[in-house]
Amino acid sequence: MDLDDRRRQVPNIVVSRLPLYLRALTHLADRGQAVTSSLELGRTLSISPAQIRKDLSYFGEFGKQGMGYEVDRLIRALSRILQLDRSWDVALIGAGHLGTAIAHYAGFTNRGFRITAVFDAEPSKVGQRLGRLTVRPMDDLETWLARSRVGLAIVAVPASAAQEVTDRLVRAGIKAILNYAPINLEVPPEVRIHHIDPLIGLQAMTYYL
Amino acid sequence: MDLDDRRRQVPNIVVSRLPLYLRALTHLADRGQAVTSSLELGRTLSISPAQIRKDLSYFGEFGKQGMGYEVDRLIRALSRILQLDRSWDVALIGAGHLGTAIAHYAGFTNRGFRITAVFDAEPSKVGQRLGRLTVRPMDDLETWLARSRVGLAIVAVPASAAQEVTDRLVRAGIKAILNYAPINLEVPPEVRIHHIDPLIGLQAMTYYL
DNA sequence: TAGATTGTTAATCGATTAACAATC
DNA sequence: TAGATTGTTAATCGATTAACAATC
Repeated sequence: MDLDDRRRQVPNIVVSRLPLYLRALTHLADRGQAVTSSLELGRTLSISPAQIRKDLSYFGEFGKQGMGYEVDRLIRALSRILQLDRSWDVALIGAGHLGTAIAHYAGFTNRGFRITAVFDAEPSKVGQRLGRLTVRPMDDLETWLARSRVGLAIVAVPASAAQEVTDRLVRAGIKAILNYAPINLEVPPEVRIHHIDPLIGLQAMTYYL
Repeated sequence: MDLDDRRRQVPNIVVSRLPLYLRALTHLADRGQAVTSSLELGRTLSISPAQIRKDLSYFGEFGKQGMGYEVDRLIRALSRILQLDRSWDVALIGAGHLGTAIAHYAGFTNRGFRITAVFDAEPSKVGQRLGRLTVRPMDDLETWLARSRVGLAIVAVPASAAQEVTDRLVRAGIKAILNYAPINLEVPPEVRIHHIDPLIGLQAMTYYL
């Protein structure tokens, strides 16, 4: 079994927890803590210690019996596993209020995601500055993507335009999309898509109120 | 078994899918479609038809054999189940780029979530207009919440301030929080919390690239 | 060494799916 | 009636947890 086979075998839900572990570990490192345990991590994340150990065991052995995990070492290991030990160029589509907030969000840059271009269909928006960037016309999307190293895109356009924008991104070879538009986008199976819809979260909470 | 018992029994994961069904149904209704089936809904949402039928069966019978589901009727039923057949007042904490984008987001208002106050700790922000609203000082938070009908809050402050803000909201009686700060907030078990962190989504996708 | 905590196996738990009788 | 699709049961699948030997 080679690395790719092992990779394919890891359940999706396990992969989706790794960023949570990474965030908690980074938080510990910021506070100057050098060592942690599955018990401690589990408590801060409301995840059972057994599950954390099991999740990590898909990728190797990162701890020491009786000692726990070196925070820095585990951060490096998880970063490598998630391919975060490199920088990712990201294209942002949409320069409205939401796009503006995303463009200014420092959290991306600090963690290896660099927004390298912003596009908008609105002529009045084109040419405006957004932090370090200048808004480009949507017509330039394909040409620009072909010349860039961008592998991910963030969709922050109105729901009515989101599917068309997505189709263009997919045709241009984008393989991962973070979607802020409140609709279910259709993409081919090889394209990863992650939805961010605040309404979905709110609506699930009101059930319990 | 009374209604409350039945309510408690429904798995969390089932509840979390109901807003997705609602969104897909609303989309169908907007396009003028009157009837749908678990097969059609499943295809648009990438969920098996059996699962949709099973999920709905926790709450009653909403379809007709051989016919499917009346879109409007199912929308009304799900809205009632999720308590969306009323309006919810929401407090927004944080008037930075993200808070501004949230305050302007029409999607909330259209779906029964009304942001009725915005708070910020920054004196330069206080008094500024944000759409229909005026930014209030953080000092007024408790007094204002006590007088309002607000049941939910949106946290859009920097990570460093998020736990303190959350503690104040919880003490003031808020029972559901939508958190945009990129940290794991601790809340008592009776308080619902939903996290929105774009980085988590991006980081799970890079694994597969 | 004694104590602690990992990595891993086996058991348990819960969620998903297949299948089909009921029925529109 | 024939065809279609629901609601529901039972079977399957997969994820979580308990337990413990290994070992730092």
